[in-house]
Amino acid sequence: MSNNSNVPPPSSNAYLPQAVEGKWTEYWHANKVFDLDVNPDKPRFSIALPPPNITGNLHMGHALNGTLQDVLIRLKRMQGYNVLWQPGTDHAGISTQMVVERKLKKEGLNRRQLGREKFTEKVWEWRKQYGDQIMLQYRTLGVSFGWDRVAFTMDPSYVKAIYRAFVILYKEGYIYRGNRVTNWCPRCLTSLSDLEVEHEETKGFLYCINYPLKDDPTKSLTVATTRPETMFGDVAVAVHPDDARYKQYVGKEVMLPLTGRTVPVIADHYVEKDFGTGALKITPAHDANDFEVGVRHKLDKPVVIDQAGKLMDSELVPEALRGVERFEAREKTAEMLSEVGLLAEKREYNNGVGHCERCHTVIEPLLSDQWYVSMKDLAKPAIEVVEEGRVQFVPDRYAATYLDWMRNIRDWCISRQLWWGHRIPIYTCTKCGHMDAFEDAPQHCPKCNAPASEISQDEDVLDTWFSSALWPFATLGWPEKTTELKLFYPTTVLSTAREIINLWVARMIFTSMKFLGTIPFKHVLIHPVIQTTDGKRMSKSKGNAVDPLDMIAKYGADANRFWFTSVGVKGDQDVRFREEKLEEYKRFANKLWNAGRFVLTQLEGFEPHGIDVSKLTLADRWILHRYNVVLDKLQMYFQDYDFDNVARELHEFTWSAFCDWYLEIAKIQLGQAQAISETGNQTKAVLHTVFEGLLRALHPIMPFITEELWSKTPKSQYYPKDFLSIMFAPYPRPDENMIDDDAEEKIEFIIRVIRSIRNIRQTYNVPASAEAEVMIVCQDESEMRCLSDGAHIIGRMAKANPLDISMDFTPPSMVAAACEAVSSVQIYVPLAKLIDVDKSREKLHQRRQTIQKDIAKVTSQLDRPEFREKAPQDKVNALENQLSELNRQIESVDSQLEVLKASETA
RNA sequence: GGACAGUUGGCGCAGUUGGUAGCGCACCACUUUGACAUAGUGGGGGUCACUGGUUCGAAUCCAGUACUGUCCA
Repeated sequence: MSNNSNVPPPSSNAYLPQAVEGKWTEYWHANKVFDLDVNPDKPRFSIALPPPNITGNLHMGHALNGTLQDVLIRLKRMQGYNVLWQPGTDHAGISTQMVVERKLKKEGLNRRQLGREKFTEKVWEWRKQYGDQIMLQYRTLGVSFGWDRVAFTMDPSYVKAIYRAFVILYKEGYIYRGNRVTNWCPRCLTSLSDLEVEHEETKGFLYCINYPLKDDPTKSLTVATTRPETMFGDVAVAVHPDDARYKQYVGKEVMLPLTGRTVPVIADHYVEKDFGTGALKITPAHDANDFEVGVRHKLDKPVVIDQAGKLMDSELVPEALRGVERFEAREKTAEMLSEVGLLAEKREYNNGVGHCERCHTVIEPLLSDQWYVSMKDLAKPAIEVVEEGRVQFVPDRYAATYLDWMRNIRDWCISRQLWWGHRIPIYTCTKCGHMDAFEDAPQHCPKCNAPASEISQDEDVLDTWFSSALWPFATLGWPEKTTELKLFYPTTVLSTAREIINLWVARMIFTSMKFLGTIPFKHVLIHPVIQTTDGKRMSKSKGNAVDPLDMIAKYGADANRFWFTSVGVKGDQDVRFREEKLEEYKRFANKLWNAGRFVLTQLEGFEPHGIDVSKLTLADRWILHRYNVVLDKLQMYFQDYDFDNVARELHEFTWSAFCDWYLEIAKIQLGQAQAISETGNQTKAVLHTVFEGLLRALHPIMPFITEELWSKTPKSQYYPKDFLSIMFAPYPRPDENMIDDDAEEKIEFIIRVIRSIRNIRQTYNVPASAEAEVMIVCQDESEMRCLSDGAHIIGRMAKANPLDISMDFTPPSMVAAACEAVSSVQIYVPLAKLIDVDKSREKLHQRRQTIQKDIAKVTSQLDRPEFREKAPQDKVNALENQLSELNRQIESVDSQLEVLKASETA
């Protein structure tokens, strides 16, 4: 917007965010202000947005995280950095496939009927229609992404990066085929990595089952299990080697109830003696720990539950149970055991059960062939960079979470039995059996030269996290050596939620170390989780999730952003959502808006010019001081990613210092303008400096309202006429020449005096509109000078008129007067008949009591000899000063009580 | 089971190196004064979860207990 001071100030006296925010969103996008403008000479700052899922809608976590990143990006942009904020979305294998399958089901179709090719076409259609929805929703939040760079994990260039990464890992032997127990979701019909499984305390039973000894069926071993239906896949009963109860049975055989198959009794340290009966059934195909035991003892691993979670049509399974769903089979098995008298006990038992993160189905640990990434060597450099502090977590305690997981890392199962995603680039020649990984589908077998028609590709797709792991560099064009990669990599900050430290952050670090030989980001911000008002986790399925879009519509994006900033990164790990907070920040926006209306009215026709320091009033000096102190603090807080303090500082300065005090004082100074035009002009210059600067300081947090107000604020000659937006204006920097402790001390003293007078007025019900006579008696000359300098402020802001400030103590003897003491200053407000003697006495006694309480506290400390001996001198002095101040106050109170007495008897 | 957090007025929180406890909301009272009633002014309200220790002095440091939450297994 051009600098046009003819534009009238905003006229509405209530701030209505909707219109303003809509207007600027449109303006920003129409003017493409967010597009990347690369200038290699400037310092660089870059962030990769954690890609939201294409099936997702903007939720509180996205909005919080987006805001924090946008605050940083806007700040750095204003500070003159070359900034890149890389946005984009993630194809989300399981979720997206689920969404489309659900849609097909409504049409009476399923994916198998369609076939792989047709199905993926359908998913692409869906993605085109809905996949960018979340990006559009982000716009309402006002985030300043590089909107021309929105990436997707299935873009051709991205796919290239994935296949390059896969082939490198494969050729170097990191990727291998494994047959072992993985987490299987019988609903999604795919394997899952450990991190995609949520453990939940679940009610169930512990079944104790007798397994008769083969040699002597009258005796039996009792095993304890939560899953009797898996017993048909048992291959052993294990006991602890040191367990005296069972030592004699090791090496013998027991018979499986219901089928009569015999299995050995083995000894293994894995067994916990104290758990259940101390004897454990071993089912290698359906339990990851049992699988390990099975490997150690070279046991068979029969599968008895199929991929759909039904007992298999197998001779190992009793006929009555074949094809029965696993939970039903559990009950039936228990019944059947009971019938044959082999169910020793069934008691209630709660244990942690794994659920599918996506569909919440109970996970079936299942033996299957999957692709794995060998993690040990890859983890090593990723551990080092965090240990050495090259990658830092904020708050830093999360480094421990990361390191703990990384040091105990297990191999990563990367194959998923899905159709939507990056199909695993492993090709096998059906002619000669040659198998290898290729970035592009081979046209013929490199070994036997068989044509492409003889070459088949692996059916499975890669874990979505495999592609997300490459996000910070694949979006910048890797494996090509692009300018962006050169300029903006490693990125500066990654901001995310703690729940994906292992799932995502860890993987980005090791892939970056592996493929680029460098870290992907310097800092990892872990922001809090937004919970419901009563501290529960928000979830769509529970229906307790708050939609940030509703909140934005209701309170404005700026208010939402201010709240998000205020809950920041530090502080509690979780934040409860409270609508009152949004209400509060909406009011803050309104406050700023109205302050703006006032300031802009005053600045009509004002030509910005420098401030003549020699002509500043005390109040001018004070607000400039405060303003620069705040700017200084902001620098420090931003440096530490201390968002909550940034918000608090700006809020307090704006509301208390600027609006409550300076604007009121400025009215006085402007009122004098007729008489002393210089003061008026200087006041306008100060108003302009502070207000215009404050808008820029607030802009990263509240981009809309600041843009609106700034567009109407007169601007200095340094802004060209076609200057597009406040977002390109420099972020204000503290000017240490403006630091003025003297002004701070004096104004604060004046404020205390004003508050005292107001207190008296209200206590005695002096009508707000009435002037009241005030006498201030000073004992200290400098204090008197200070108050005299501020007399016009005191007079106006405390409606003190006439106001007498002197060092002559002439107690208003026959006149009833209210009294207050500030420092060595005594304040009298003669009120004549307004005084309610009883009320005054009561109040004075009350006040006397509190002062005396304080005196007792301070005295008790001062009276301890150890305190004087051991405490530092300045602390002793401070306390002694406090005591004399308190004594002065109590004298004042006492003298006032005397006056009361006198007036009563008079 | 392991690890990490938190516990401060009715509610939500701040309190950086230990030195007489602060803020917002809510509450009470007064005020529609020419930026703002989405406001202003004044006021009431807390033995800082508990126990013990270090110290002249602890919301703050240490140990333990209780409760709440998160992550990992």
